[in-house]
This record gives sequence, C-alpha cells and structure tokens, in this order.
Amino acid sequence: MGRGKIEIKRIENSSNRQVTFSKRKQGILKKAKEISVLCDANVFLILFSSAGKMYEYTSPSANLENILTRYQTASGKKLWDARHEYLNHELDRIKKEHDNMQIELRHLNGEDLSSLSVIDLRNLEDSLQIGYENVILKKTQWMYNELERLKQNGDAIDEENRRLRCLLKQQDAALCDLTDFDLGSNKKGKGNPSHLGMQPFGFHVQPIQPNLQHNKFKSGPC
Amino acid sequence: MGRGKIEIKRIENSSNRQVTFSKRKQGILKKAKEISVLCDANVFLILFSSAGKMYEYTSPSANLENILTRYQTASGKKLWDARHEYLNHELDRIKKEHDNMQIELRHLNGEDLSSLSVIDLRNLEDSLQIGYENVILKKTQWMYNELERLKQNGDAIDEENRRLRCLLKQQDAALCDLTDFDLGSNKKGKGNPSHLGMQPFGFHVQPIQPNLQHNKFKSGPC
DNA sequence: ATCTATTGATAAAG
DNA sequence: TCTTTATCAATAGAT
Repeated sequence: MGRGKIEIKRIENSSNRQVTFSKRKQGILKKAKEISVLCDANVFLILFSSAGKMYEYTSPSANLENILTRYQTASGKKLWDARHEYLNHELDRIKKEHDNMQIELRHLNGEDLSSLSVIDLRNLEDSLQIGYENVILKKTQWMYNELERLKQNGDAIDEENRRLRCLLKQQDAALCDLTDFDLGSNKKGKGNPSHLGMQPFGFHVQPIQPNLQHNKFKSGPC
Repeated sequence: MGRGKIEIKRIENSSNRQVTFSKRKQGILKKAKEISVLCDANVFLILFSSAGKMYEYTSPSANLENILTRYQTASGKKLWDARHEYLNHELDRIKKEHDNMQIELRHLNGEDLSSLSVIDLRNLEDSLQIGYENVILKKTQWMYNELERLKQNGDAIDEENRRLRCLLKQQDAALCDLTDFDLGSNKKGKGNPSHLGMQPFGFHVQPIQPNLQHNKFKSGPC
C-alpha cells in the first residue's frame, strides 16, 4: 500500500527508515487497540525504534503481571531469573517445615493426637516428661537463687540497721555533750535540741546493694 | 477495509468476533514482523483471544529479558521486581516465625530456658503439664482399647478352640463307628486309626477375625 | 506534516 | 474454516 510495493527488508536509508517506523508504529498501535476492543482480546505490545525510543500498548482490561505470568506458562520461557525460582523454592521448603513444626507444637500441647501411633505417643510422653523436668529444675534453681538473694538482702538490711543504730548512738552522745556545754556556758533554760531529736531519722536512708564496703561497717566502732 | 465500515466497539456476535480476531491477529502479527524487519525495531507482541488462546511475536534479534528490562526502566512499572520484593518479604516473615517456633520447641523440650522469666517458666510448666496429661490420657485410652481388642480376640480363640474340640469329638465318634463296623465285618485285628489319632490337630488352624458367623458356631451341636 | 496514488487488510458472503 | 471479492484503510513516495 503506497505509491509502490516495497520489499520487506531493512530500509537502509536512515531517515526513510525513521519515517516508515513512525508511520507503521502509528498503524500497528491502532491495530492493537482495534483488535483489543473489537474482539475483547488482551494485547501487550512493545516497540523499540532503532534509536531506542519505546512505545507500548496494553489493553485497558489487562493486568500486565497477569499477561506475563500467562505468557510464561504458555510459552515455557522463563521471564524471571534463577534467583526468583530460588526464592519460590525456598519459600515452599520453609512453608513445609513450618507446617511440620506447627504439628509438632500441637502435639506437644496435647492436641491432634489421634493421628499418632502408640510409639509416637510414647516418644511424645518421654519428650514432655524431660521438658517438664528441665523446666521444674530451672524453676527450682531460680527459687533457690531468689531465696539466697532475699536472705543476703535481709542480712544487708540488718547490717545497715545496726550501722544506723550505731550512728544514732554516736550522734546522741555528741548531742548530749553539746547540750551540756551550752547549758553550762549560757545558763539559759534547759532544753533538748528538739528540732533534731524529733526527727532522728530525718535524713534519707538509701537502701544499698550489699557490696564490699560491708567490711568497713563491720570494722566500725559498733 | 472490507465490504463496509465497522464501528470500533466490541463485536457482540461471538462467532463473528472469533473470525475477526483470527483475521486481525494474522494482520497484526504480519505488521509486527514487517516493522521489525523494515525499521530494525525490537518488537514484542502478545495476544490473548477472549477464549484464552495465546499468540506472540518477538523480533528475532530481540532478547525478551532485555526488552522487558528496558520496558521496566522506561515505563517505571515494576514487573518481576514487585514479585521479587514480595517473595523476599514473605521469606523474611516466615523465617522469623520459623525462628520463634524453633525457640518455642526448644523451650518445650526444656532447652535454652535461661532467657525465660519466672512467669514464662510457670506458663511453660503449665503447658507441659497439660500436654503431658493429654498424651497420657490418649495413651491410656489406646491401652484400654487394645485390652478390649485382645480380650475379644481371646474370646474368639476360645470359641474356635471349643468348636474344634467339638468337631474332633464328632469325627472321633464317626471314626469309632466306622472302625466297629470294619472290625465286625472283617474280624481282622483291633486297631485305632492311629494315623489320625496321632495328629488330632494336624490340620492347619487358621486364626480368624471374630465375625458374625460366630453365632453359627454357638448354635452348633456342642 | 500533508497529499494521493497505490497496495494491503478485511468484512461479508459463499 | 477457507476462499472470494468489494470496499475501506494504510502507507510509500513526493512535496
């Protein structure tokens, strides 16, 4: 069609080639649209000019991923590479392991036991027993540790208590001396330093972790 | 082109649509080849008929993966990258679940308990106890069933035994009659049918499954 | 781009 | 489905 027949072979003249591409590109895109609409067909068309420019048509109703998936299964060609296959494979493998583990977990929880043989039941029983024993052991150990800790803590508090009493006694003694001195020098009324006496524990007692300084308290004056 | 102009909209008549698809498919594939050859263009064309049949054209010089890669970068659409990402994501997710399950399994087996809090230990203990109880329950049930089965089997064997004794007795009696008769008529020596008497159970006793025919034995002469 | 002679594609019928 | 054929569409080459 045109002013003369042309042979179907590469057009050597570059500008002619480009013009022809432009014209025929328009034509084929139109054809693609038409067949898609008229015949309810899914069409995917990509064109690259020799200059590298891209043109495409995709049927409006068509989802490209679907088209390519269908293309792949129909043609047997692999579009996505080995890595993709590897991922699919790996996913399948892990999903299977997953299912097995889930079954095992259910069994360990005492569910879905009907499918098991007596031998399986026996093994499961042993496994549970061992698990249980280990957990009890661990718990016992923890309780023992906790007791130890509390006991030590108690000891530390006792120690602290003793130290505080000692400090108090020292302060009291110091205070007595001071009062006696005041009374003696001023000869004004008798009195206690009530603001101190009323709150002998007014300072903040910070509970402390037992540490090596314990020994210092022990070697104190009390 | 044709015996009349047609409107570009879906052809409702199904067979017309199919015919048109066939013709236009041929046309567009030819056009694809032509532009590919004439203009040195890379072309990728997929057609799906409404019936689902696939047709394609790919330029001989073109490598499909390249075309799709170029398409992807040029169009900005993700083809397999999207799927790839999805798979990677899914794989990660499942691997995590996997790890968690593995840890749970190890805990149920009484391993790696150090990381657990007392509350966790307590829950684990309960879980194991429940599991164990369920398993024991199941095993007990099985043993009970087995006992029942064996007992019934025993009964059946007893029954069989009784039946066989009965048969033997009958045969013996019949044999005695026969021998008496023989002795009476031939008056030759006295004798037992030793070849039978020596192996009263010489026939093969096939253990049988208890079945409805039991009743027949019970209603027998013994 | 636009024009147009000419070939190509195809709708409808057989 | 395949062929025929009248008609419309696409486009080669020129401007």
